[in-house]
Amino acid sequence: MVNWPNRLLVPLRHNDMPELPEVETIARNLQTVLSGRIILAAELYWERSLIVPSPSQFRRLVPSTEIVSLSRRAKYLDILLAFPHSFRKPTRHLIFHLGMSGDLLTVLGGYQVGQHDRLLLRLSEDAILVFNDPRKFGRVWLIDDPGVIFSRLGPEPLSDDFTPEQLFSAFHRRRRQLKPLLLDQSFLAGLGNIYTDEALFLARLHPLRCSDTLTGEETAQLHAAIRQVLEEGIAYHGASIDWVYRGGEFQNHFRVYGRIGKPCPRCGTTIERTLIGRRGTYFCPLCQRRQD
DNA sequence: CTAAAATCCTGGTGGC
DNA sequence: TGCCACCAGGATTTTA
Repeated sequence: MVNWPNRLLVPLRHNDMPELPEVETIARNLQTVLSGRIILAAELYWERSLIVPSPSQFRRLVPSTEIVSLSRRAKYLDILLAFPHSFRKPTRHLIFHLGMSGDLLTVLGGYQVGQHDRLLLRLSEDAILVFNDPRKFGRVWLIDDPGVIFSRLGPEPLSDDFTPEQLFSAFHRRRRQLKPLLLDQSFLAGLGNIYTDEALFLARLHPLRCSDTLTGEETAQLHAAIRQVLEEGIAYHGASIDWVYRGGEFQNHFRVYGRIGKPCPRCGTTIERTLIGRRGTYFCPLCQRRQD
C-alpha cells in the first residue's frame, strides 16, 4: 500500500479561469486518484452550484456509485459513474464546470471543511473530493445524458473535427469580431480569455478583426495558433494566476496576456490592453494591426 | 443575424 | 488605518 502524504493526494491546485488546458490537467490528475473509488456520501454547502437534480435527489442518488472514469469536453469535467445496483440506468454522469474560480482537490483522511467548499464527496478508503469555488460561478450536474449540455458546444479544438477548412467556413458564415467569436463556446469550445489572446497574437490578428474578412492563409495560421497555445498550456499543466497558489507553469510563458506595458516578444512594441465586451484584451498594436 | 447589457459572486485594489 | 466603491470574468439570459 502506498504511503500517502498526510493530506493531499493531488498536491496541485489549479488556476483561476480554468480553460481547456487547465481542465485537461485536472482531469488527468484526478483520473488515477479517483478511478474505482466508491462515493459514500455527498455534502452540499452551496445548493445553487447544483443545477440538476434537486439537492435531496442528489444526496440520495450518489451514494454507492462507483467512479469509472474522468474525461474532459471543452471546459467541462465529465465523471462517469456506475450504479451497481440499478437495473434501469447503469451509468450516469457527474459533470463539473469550474466557472472562474472553481477547483477540485482530493484529500485523504481528516478534513476541515473550508470557507468556499461548495460540494464534498466522501469516497471509499477515507478519500474526499472537494469542489471549492469562492466566486460561485461553478456548476454541477448529475445527468443520464451529457448530450443535454454538450450538444450546444462547438468543435473540440484539438479534435479532427476542427480543421482550417471548417474554421474558414464558420468564419465566413458569420460576421463577428474575432475575439468575442472565439470566446463563444457554441462556435469553438474550450477557449477562454487567456488562450484567445495568445492565439490571436501568434496569428498576428487584431482581436476586433471581422471574421468574414479572413483569408484562407490567415485562417490556417489562426487554426495552428489555437492548437499551439492549447498544447503548450497542457504541456505546462495549465496557467496559474491571481492570489491562489496553483500548480501550472504556463503563466511564465504568456506572450501578451497580462503583459501590459511590457515589450512584445516578437517586435518589442509595448503591449496594450483594451476592453472588448467586458474582457480585458491584450495585444501587440504593431504585430496585430487591424487590416479590415 | 449580431451585439450590448444585465446577471450571478467574492476577494483584491485603489482612493480618500 | 478603515471604509467603500469598483472591478474582473464565463456563461447565460434579456433586450435592442
